[in-house]
Amino acid sequence: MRTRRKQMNSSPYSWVTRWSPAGSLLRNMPLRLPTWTCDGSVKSKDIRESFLAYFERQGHARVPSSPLIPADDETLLFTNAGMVQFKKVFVGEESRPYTRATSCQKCMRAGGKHNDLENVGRTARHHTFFEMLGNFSFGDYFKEEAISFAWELMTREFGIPANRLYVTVYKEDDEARTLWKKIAGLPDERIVGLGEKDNFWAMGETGPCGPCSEIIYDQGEEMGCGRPNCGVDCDCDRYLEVWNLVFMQYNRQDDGTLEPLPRPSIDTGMGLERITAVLQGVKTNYDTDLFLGLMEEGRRLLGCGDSDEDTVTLRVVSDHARATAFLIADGVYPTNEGRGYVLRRIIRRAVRFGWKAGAREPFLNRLCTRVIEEMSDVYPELRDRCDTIVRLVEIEENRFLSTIERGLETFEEEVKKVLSTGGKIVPGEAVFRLYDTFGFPPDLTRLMAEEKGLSIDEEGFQREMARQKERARSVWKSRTGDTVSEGPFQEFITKDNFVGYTCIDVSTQVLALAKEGALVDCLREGEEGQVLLEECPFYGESGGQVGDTGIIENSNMKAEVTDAKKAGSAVVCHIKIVRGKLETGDGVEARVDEARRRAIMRNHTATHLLHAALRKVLGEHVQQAGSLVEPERLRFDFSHYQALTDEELQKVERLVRQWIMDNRHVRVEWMSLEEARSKGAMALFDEKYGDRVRVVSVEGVSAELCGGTHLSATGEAGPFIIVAESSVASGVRRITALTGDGAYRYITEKEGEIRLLVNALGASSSKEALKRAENLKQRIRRLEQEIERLKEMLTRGEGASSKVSEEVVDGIRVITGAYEDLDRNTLGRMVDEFRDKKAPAAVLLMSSTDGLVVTVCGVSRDIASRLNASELIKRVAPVVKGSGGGRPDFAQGGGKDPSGIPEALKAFVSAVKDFLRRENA
RNA sequence: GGGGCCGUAGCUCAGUUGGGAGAGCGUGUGAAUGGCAUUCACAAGGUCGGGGGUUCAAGUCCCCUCGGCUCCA
Repeated sequence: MRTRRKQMNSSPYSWVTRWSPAGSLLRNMPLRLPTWTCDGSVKSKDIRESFLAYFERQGHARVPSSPLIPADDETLLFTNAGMVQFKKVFVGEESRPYTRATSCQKCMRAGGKHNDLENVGRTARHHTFFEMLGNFSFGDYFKEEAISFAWELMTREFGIPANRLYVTVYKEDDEARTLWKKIAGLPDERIVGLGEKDNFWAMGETGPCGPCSEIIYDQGEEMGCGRPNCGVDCDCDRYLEVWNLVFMQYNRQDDGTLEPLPRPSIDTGMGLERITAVLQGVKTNYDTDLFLGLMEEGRRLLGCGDSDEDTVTLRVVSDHARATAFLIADGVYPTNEGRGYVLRRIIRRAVRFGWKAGAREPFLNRLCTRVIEEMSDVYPELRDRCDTIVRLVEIEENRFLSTIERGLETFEEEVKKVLSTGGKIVPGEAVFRLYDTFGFPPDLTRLMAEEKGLSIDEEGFQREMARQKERARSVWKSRTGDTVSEGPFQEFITKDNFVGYTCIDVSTQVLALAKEGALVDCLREGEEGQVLLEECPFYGESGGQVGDTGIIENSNMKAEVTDAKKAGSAVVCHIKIVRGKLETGDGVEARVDEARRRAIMRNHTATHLLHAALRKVLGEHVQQAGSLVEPERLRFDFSHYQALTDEELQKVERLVRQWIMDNRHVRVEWMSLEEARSKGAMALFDEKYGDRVRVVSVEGVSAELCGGTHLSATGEAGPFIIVAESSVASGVRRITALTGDGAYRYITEKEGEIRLLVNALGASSSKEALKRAENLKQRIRRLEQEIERLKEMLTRGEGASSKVSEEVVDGIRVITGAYEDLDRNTLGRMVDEFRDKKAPAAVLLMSSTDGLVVTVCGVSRDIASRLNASELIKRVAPVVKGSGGGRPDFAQGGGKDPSGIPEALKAFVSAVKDFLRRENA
């Protein structure tokens, strides 16, 4: 046995003497009293180091933390435990040069049943990001040593008094119970047996598993819930699970039976944050030195105090700043799906808490800076990605701050609606709308609703969500509905018949024909259907590249190939017979439309160049998110967090052009997936690839897994022009570009347009045209102002008043007038003029223009309560076959019969009389 | 690919059932103070993203389109 058995130290107050002098990195620590009587005497840094150093001394290899994104593991969103990087070693699929290892692993838990994002910050110990200390044995030592190491580290290295410790074991694991008694000398009542739920660990439904044993630290009665049945398995804060030892000893079979593993293994995990809290004698993880600096910075940035609410806020933003910085450092960017979406939600939750505390500007980026400063020594990747982290977080924060402002209003409206009807639940449709339209995550909506004493209708939300999915899916179906169904060709399409990489013109045979989803023997003139050739030169649509078109013919017939699609491993052509008839077994000549194919090839190779240029100019985070390669144009969607600037676009365009002018060689090779990976070939994550993959590489520029057709050298692409850059979804940009003929046509077209513009402006050059346009704009503006002034003069002039007639009714001047070709605004100003000068007055002015009538009516304010302009105009307008309305003091209307104007003016006078009479009566 | 929201002065935005395009900041001019900060007054600045339709009348309602945001795929 490699373990040195040491005597347990009975005195809890001799921290220093308990350190083994050799190799302990803590031996240079200043002399101090035990940590649980003296706050903060031990730094988390020292605890991390002493753990790793201890196991190194016990013959363990110190293995660096793996990234937060698990390599080659699609089942896992994030690395969530120390054993993740050793998974394959445990099951024997991978071997390492060591059989025992120790690590401090970056971990991420944000979701799932054990760690709801919502809990983080509200409890003493939930985190999204945390560090997991662990030791591992791969078929080397087993239970006895694992327990010995753990006990020695806890009691001697860390100096935790034994009487504060409990352990739990799986209730049927007598071996562990006996070992704990023997090694730690623990009495029976301090070893608690628990059931499968708590103390039996499994990787999945099947595979390695085994009992586990947890070391519990008793924080003391005052931390407990006080319930009489409070014990080690209680959920309260008194009994803290500090260290979990997993004894991997079985392999669960498909039928559920447990088969002993030939080489039992050990996997342990101890949260650094927890053990630090214990050793620093503080109540929560947030009071440890891992968080104090962040909490302080948060307090400063947000102006928080000591209230419970503020404390939660500080914990949330501190925790989330750590998660954010580490996630971005490992290459996760805020997007709207998968890992990126988790990151986005974390950032948004932090911003939302900060917002509540009064922050209206980015602050999380500053907190991240603090994380980088504090943790870079241990995790240098933070320093390497420092700029990216700070910049990305700021962008995302700003984006969400403006989202909050917009969404908040909608939310308040909904709450008001709910409260006014006496309800307690925010309807699912409202929650969905906030999410769908404003990107307001539903968990935030729930949080905000709870603050108002409301809950949200989760089911209703899910229902709306399902409907949205259904909508998208049904469209998807109907769109793919016209692709060839494999059905009729089922038995033929197992073999790859595509020969079009090298040939675009072959003599071959018809294997099968189909029409309207069923096999047929023959297609006649005028009929449309599908044909499967023995050798097919037509490229079947895939990887974003559209299908080829062309001709299939022999001496008896001719058919147009309108499209080609993949069906199974083969390519099926859609054809229309233009002459004769085609039968199964016929020998035919199949010829691809070469010009079109060449255009497609230019665009496809250019797409690869564009992809590479984007990565070079914008950064490695640029990833293909979709692609369309047609003869006319290429469209490329990629992940990027903001619109490209003109300079960036120019840089990208210039780079691609340069590579084209270099006339670089394009090579196509078949190799194994591993080989391709090792050569750094870019592949799409969710795409399925076979054993042998096709790699298209442009000399010195890029290598991509791709099945498409390409040029043999970049020079053939011709001119390259980016014609559009736009957004597809948050975090995804789209570039549309042209090459070859398309680009030439584009340039020619634009030049033609410019010439036309220059001519239309009577200029001799585009520069002069620009100047002329500017001058014209200014001149038009000046002329418009001049016209306005003239109209103004008209309204005051003699010409205006000479045309009106005036009559006094009940002391009120009733003024009417008719004009020609005066617009609404001018009439309006004239009405103003009259009613102010002649008050008390009621004014009606009409003008006929192009067979239409414009009417404006005004009543001076002093009598607006007696005469309603809107009512008056409603009486008058029908006389000119129109209608109208407006405010009591000012109204406008119109009609279609100018001949009725004199009549209408009279009607106005009698309407005024009528209203006044009615008032008197 | 499909759905939702937004686009109004240089900037941030308001604009009620369709009825005369607004506020704050910024800019310019004038006044007050010995000067500056400042305060007050006045002014300039608008294809209401673009096009079409309904209407006597559209920033407002409908359709198309461009741009941005967002969700689903």
